[in-house]
This record gives sequence, structure tokens and C-alpha cells, in this order.
Amino acid sequence: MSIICIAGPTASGKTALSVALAKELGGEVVSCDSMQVYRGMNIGTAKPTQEEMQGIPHHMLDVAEPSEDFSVSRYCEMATPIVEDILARGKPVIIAGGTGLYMDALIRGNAFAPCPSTGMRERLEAQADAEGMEAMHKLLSGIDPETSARLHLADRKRILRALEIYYETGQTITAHNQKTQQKPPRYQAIWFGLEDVNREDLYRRIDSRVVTMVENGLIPEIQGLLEKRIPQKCTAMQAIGYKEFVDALSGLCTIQEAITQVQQASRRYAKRQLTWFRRNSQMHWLRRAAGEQTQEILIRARQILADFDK
RNA sequence: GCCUCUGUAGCUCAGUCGGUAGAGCAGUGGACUGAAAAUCCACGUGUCGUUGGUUCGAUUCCGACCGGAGGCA
Repeated sequence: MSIICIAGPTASGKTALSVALAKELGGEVVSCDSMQVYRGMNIGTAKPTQEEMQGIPHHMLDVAEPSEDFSVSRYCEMATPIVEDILARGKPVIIAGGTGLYMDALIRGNAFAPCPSTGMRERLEAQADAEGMEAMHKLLSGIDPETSARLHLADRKRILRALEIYYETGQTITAHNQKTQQKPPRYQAIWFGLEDVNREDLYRRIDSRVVTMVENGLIPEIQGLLEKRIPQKCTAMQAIGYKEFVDALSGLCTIQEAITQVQQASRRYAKRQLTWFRRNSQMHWLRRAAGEQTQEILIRARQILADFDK
């Protein structure tokens, strides 16, 4: 098997496992994380350090400026040639990260509807402000009843995007999705998911990692970003562990309160990540018992890989 | 030692003029196709501190006791 995916929530040990597997198999790691792509955001995104990488080549880290807007489609555009190159060199690819949408899209080879800067988005936003979401939802039900039935009235982001796709391409998002879903996945991958047997263990690790990040200089890192005047509305500034400390630095709350906020937000995020990965029927779950180390997880992963090769 | 206040969901608290109770937060589950660390949805039974009494019926009223906070000595 030449493509291995390592998924899991934040602080579940993906980095350690991916490096261990890469060393063993002579592979390279392709990061799959929507925030580790940004340069200068290292501590808060828990980007693997040189030491953690142990000489294993890592790709898709530091490929964008925090001021740029990144997206799934850009991720796929950039990561695909890298994956192809590693495979062409006869090495295994280890795709590791917590951004489920990116990982699925890369493996499946999904195409995304364009997002043109024609002002359509702005017009729809203005219309939603003026007429309310109920009207927008109703408008969508006349165009794409399936999508409007699927989406809750409050899901502004998706309702407006569905309308945007239709007005820009003349095709509904339902039709677009059907087309991509009909195609078989472009890569055959073996999926590993990391999950703790006890959720509290994960939460404890998340909580203490936030404290460690602050000790390791997260706040100066954020001050550096602020000095570069990166607009707060940028995707990069939505990162957990950044937006909260920006609030603290501008006096809206204390550092201690920000730490608590980051821990809270990270726990909720971890839960959402698990929800995403759980619906992947191909996932081989590596369940970490209390106190288990990477070494023990690795043994189980190795066994699954061996069975797969039979 | 005396007086006052207080004890209800994991936490903070509301409430029942006596008919066994509900908010916020936390937590849990789910959705997700060019923002995804984003965005959105759903889910609230707990010896109402313990124990007696009054009552058809007490978490609610009364007494005692046990926690907690404050005041006076």
C-alpha cells in the first residue's frame, strides 16, 4: 500500500505516528492541515518541529502567507503533484492531518465549483441582510429543492454558496456533487484514525498542550503576526489559539481567560473532527488506551498494514 | 456560643403562593463539496443537603441535625 492516511483529532498523536511509520517504510509525509499551511504560524498550530520530523521530508507546511486566503481546492492543487512525485519516486506517501475535508478531497480527487470574484457573493450577502434568511432559503428551494431541504434556515454560509454556484455556473450544487460522487476515488488509501478510549485523556492532553504553547512563546508569535497587520478577517486569523489571544492582547480579556477559551474551543473542535472521521467506513481505528505510547499504537498499525498486504 | 443568609443537573443559579422542577455554561451526538481550527443542527430525571413533623400530598411550610458564607460576641 503506497498511500496511508493518518487522521484524528488535535493532540491525538498524528505527528508522532506518521513520522514513525515514514521512518519504517521509507516514506514521506504530506501534511493535511488547513492552518499549518501558513508561514509564521508554528506554535499555535502545533506544526511539527525539525526535531519531531526526525529527518523525514514533510510537505504542505508553510506554503501560504497568513494574509492569503487558502482553500480546499488550493490545497488539492498544490498537494496532488507532490503526492504524484513521491509515488513516482517509488516511496510511500503518508498523509497526516486533522482537516477531514481536505483529506477526503485529496484522496477522492474532488473537483470544486469555482468561486469567482464577480461580486456575486457580496450581492447575495447584501440581499440576505435586506430580505432575511427565510427569503434566501425559499429562493434556493425554487432552484435546488434537495439542497434547501438539507440545509437549515440558519446555515447562511451554505445557503448563499449554493445560490452562488447556481447563479455563476447555471448548475446546482446538487448536480455538481452528484458528478463528483459518481467518480471512484482517485487513490486507494489505507486509513488510520486515532482516538482515545477515554475522551477525558484527549481533553487533558489538549488542555496541557495549550499551556505548553504559551510557555513556548505563542504570544510573541501572535504579536509578530499582528505587527505584519494581517487583517482579522483572514482565514488564518480564525485559527483556534490565535483569535483568542488577539482578544487578550487588545485588552478584551485576560491571558488566563484566553487560555481557558482556547482549551474549550480545541475540545469542541476535536469532537467535530471525530464526527467527520467516524463516517469514513474505511477507517481503521487505532484506539489509544490510557497511558499508551506511540510505540504501542505503531505495533497495531503495522499489523493492519501486514494484513492488508496479504 | 448566638444571629442572619445559604445548600436544586458536572458548574453558576432560577423556580414551585404545597400537586416530585428549568435556564445559561459545560458535556454528548450529528451535518458538512473553493472560508472547514470555519459554519450549522439536535439532546436537560436530578436521592431539589439529611432526618423528623404538619398535610390526602413536602423540594416548597415547621423543627432538629450536617455542610458553606457573613455578622455579633
